[in-house]
Amino acid sequence: MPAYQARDGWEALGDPTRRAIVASLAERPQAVGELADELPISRPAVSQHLRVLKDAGLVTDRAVGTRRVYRLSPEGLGALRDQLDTFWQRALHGYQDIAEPDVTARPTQEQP
Amino acid sequence: MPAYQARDGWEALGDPTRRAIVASLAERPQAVGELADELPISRPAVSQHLRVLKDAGLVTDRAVGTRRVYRLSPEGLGALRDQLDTFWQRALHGYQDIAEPDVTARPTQEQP
DNA sequence: CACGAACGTAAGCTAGGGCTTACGGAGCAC
DNA sequence: GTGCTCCGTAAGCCCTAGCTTACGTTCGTG
Repeated sequence: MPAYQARDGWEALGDPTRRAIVASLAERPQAVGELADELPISRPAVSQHLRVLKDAGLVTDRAVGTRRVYRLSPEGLGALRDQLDTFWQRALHGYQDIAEPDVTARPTQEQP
Repeated sequence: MPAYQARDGWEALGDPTRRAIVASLAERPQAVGELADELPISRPAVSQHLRVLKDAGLVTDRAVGTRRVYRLSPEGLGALRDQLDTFWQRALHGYQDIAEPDVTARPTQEQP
């Protein structure tokens, strides 16, 4: 058994390096070595990040000769997007009944 | 200066406790003590999480007497949603889902 | 005024995530 | 076969995020 595993997509995207990997894979599918070349970390580190992303269902891999090409998974990303969209909709329309007129984000301050 | 601060929304949502807070705030705006009551952590811990969420622009706070009511920020959540949507669209339409002859540029060598 | 409720912040401890180096296996070319 | 490339995994180190406890502040109520 490896050290750990199986986190959800949110924890996977919580790491900035993994977000950089996702952003890079959004451009085009890439192999591990290619990703490592444009990142300030070693290739094994990239491999470990890709494992987390794969466990989270955000990427899929595909063997091409000795290389292993990773790409984004529309299903995984779409699931997160929908979840975030739910929160967004709730924040936008859901609060009306309890709150007051101006709902659209107002920083700190108050005076009754 | 505090210990640290100012992380983006992705890192803020990376923590499961903070996601629980966001999910709870999606139901209704709540004060710190209310959130702490339904979470397995202390009130100061909730306060620290709320600070991170606030710095990330995901929540806004509002003083009501001695209490401090937090609510979700549609703008912050919408920004993350849009960013995630971009990745999703790229993954969906950007490069062919199946049946791709040569998508992976040409790094060193190739042989199908 | 005093007292309590509600909160933010400082200090400190601990567990775990991210990184590196080292190793072993699979695939292709010769 | 040998050799090289590309990759995943194991072992280990170290730093930081998250937690608790303790304290100071603000606001409301009597």
